[in-house]
Amino acid sequence: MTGKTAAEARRTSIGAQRNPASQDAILQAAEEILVENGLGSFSIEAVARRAHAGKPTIYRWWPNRAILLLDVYHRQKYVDIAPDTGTIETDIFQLLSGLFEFWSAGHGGAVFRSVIAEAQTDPAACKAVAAYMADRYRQGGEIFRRAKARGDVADWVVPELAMEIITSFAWKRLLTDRLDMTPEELRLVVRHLVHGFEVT
Amino acid sequence: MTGKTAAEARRTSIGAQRNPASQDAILQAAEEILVENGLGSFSIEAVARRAHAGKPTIYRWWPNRAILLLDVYHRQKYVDIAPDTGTIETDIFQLLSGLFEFWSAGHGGAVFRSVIAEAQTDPAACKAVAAYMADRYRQGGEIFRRAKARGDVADWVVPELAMEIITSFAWKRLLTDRLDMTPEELRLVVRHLVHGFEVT
DNA sequence: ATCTATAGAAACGGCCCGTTTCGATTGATG
DNA sequence: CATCAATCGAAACGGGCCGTTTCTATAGAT
Repeated sequence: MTGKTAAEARRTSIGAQRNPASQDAILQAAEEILVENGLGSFSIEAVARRAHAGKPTIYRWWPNRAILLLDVYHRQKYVDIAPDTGTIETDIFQLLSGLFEFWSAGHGGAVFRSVIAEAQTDPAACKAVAAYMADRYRQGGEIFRRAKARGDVADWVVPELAMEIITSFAWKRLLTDRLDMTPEELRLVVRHLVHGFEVT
Repeated sequence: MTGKTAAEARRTSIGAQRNPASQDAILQAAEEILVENGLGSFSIEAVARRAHAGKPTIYRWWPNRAILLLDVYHRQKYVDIAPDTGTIETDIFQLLSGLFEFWSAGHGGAVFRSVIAEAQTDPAACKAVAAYMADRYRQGGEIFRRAKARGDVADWVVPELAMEIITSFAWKRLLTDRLDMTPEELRLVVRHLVHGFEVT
């Protein structure tokens, strides 16, 4: 027992097994760097410094930047992707509203932006993101399956594709730094999505 | 006159003015690197080597990576963003189809992906991309203004917003490397966009 | 003829890459 | 209880790119 605080104390091996304290410190340091200084300042060296960890420790468990980024992102716990409010329109409003709030209020937005950017460099990360999104569409498609059962949504609508269209808009707003939408603006977007453009 | 070919010949100053040959060589080298090896291999040093240019020459005219990338992108000439086929549905189909073709067949896709990724690191580049897109929406909104005049599109539809929703889908497909769509799949997407999800 | 801004080459200190080496730690094994 | 094995953080490696500075050569403008 030294006089150092927990943050200053040097972590060491706990035997021939992974040290959860190091794992946490590394992931948290990585998240902090992303949120405070962005992907530009994100490097394994910087994470190691901030976490008081050795570079080999990081490389041992996260073979590259992209995997570390994905791990940071998956720690962010996310809002309900399939709210059930009774109407398709308010379901989608709730979904987008929650997503925008999650991205702008907390750390989720900064982290996810970084993941998407990294995916443009790393093909494996790109596939991982695409697979993750496909899973999201499957989950969120529940909104449309319920709505179909109620008779509120047309038969030919493909739940997963509709979800992709909806979240695509959210992506673009995130990537162009335009998450600040009023409820009225967001309602207008939802109207375009739900009613389409045609005169009915 | 040396025995060297044009590619090998060393360019030099043409006086106290910018040398267009150097400018072209640099932009072309930058594009080639992006297309062949991706943003990961894109560095000022690499561009300078490939273009047989001095780094100071690059830094003099393009203060940073992002500006050079944007310049490369703007050289790519783009498809018609506002086709006029007579119906809103085929207009949008044409637009998306042309965009996907432009992105996957030529160099446009690889370059634009890189620009978007860079924008996640560089706030100035992010604003530039957002402004560029806003301009695109204004141009492409013409599709909806024409359709409104024909009475094919509802009054409450905001042309720019509708365009943003449409191109958002294209962005997501580009960024997740899923540009390979059959005409049938694309038609289905367009139907979701135009008709919306609701039963009519 | 002189001035001036350009061109490319080379080298600078600094940072990060991914890897290797090292001594210390501690659970698992026999 | 002694040994083994895998982990930990620290430090250092050669290599690459950063953005800048210094250099010589070039050729239009004055």
